[in-house]
Amino acid sequence: MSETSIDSDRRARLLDTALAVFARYGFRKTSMEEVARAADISRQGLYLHFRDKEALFRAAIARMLETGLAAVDAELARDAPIGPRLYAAMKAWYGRSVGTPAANAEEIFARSVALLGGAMEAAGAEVPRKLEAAIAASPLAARLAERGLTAADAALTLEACGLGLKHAGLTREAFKARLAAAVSLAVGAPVRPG
Amino acid sequence: MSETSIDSDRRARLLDTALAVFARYGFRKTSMEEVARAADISRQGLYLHFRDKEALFRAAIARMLETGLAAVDAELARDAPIGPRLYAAMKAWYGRSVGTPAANAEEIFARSVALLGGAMEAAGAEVPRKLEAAIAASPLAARLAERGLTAADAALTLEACGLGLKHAGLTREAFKARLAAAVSLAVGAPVRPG
DNA sequence: ACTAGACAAGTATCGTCTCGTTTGTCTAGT
DNA sequence: ACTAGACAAACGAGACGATACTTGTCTAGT
Repeated sequence: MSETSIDSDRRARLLDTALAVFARYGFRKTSMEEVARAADISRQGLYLHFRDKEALFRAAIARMLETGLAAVDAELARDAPIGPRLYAAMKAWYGRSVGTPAANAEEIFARSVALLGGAMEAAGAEVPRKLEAAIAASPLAARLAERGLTAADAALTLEACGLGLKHAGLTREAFKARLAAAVSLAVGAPVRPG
Repeated sequence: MSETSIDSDRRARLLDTALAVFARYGFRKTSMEEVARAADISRQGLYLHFRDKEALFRAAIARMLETGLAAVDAELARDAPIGPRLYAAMKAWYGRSVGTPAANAEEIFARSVALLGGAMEAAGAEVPRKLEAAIAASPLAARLAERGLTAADAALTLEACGLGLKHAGLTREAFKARLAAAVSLAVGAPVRPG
């Protein structure tokens, strides 16, 4: 580590505000000055914790992926029927930025892929695998098998739905309603949006 | 009409080749000269049929929407089970540009929305309505109702899947396989990709 | 551990210029 | 109905220097 040690909570909050600023203006148009101001810290304080702007950005994105995947795991591990669990997990992952105008989402995404390498795609590909595992371990697997369908079919279809809804530019409410409908269709029983 | 009359077949072929050129290079980077050459016509011939570049582009996009929606109707009206009909209709609509690199799809889309006004969104919104009508008129509607789901739920979910798969950057084969899986899930029985 | 202030080097951004291309129109001709 | 060739006006791409901003580092101080 070339950075100085830092309280884990502070670091988390710092990265969250940094990500918010980056998301708002994009990577290029966001200055370290702006991030520092938003985080109530000096510009030099930022350089004390992160080698440079890229390192800060990478850490912010990495944290987003990390907490996102952790949320998916947590929702899927809850004690509830498979439908609501799938819904909550997908809402946590695909609904993250829904309702935000996010004018420069494209630039952020491209920069993330460029700086994070395969970690971006890896995280994205992990979600349908987690969904599949949860389905396979639930009674839904047997019901799907009866109709000649696999847990992987259902998981990949849910992924396509999630991505489609994410990029549809819906309001948060509409997103939730249609995600609930998609999960309902997959599990064969109504799931309430929450 | 300010344009001269033209044989309907010739017009159709002209618009198809124009669309192909526009799709390849985008609206801005495509010159009337290029379109004329691709259509084996003189540049002045183009101006004889279309007021200007925008009118040509609008006509090409309008034709694409028109033939696309007609294909959806035709596939849904076939004499076959609801699953294969939904699959074929969605493949025709959402799979239209799958497998094409389409580097400037974004520019084409933005320009279409700018020049076609609401016609673009209207056509897009019509597809799930057509899917819904086909589902509602099939035995699938009753099976869905048993589980507390509506034809609209299924149609909107299929739309989300279609859009998600369309923008996933898959190969044509992968697209077909995953579209078949999605339709299978919706109808509750395996549908073969074709 | 953190801030304040200053620094050279690098990078966007701006207005302006030029040059080649494209557009839309015209005329003349088949 | 269509082509050929020419045309002014508009446009886009590229180059240019001037200006302001940003980055990353340093030093001094709390």
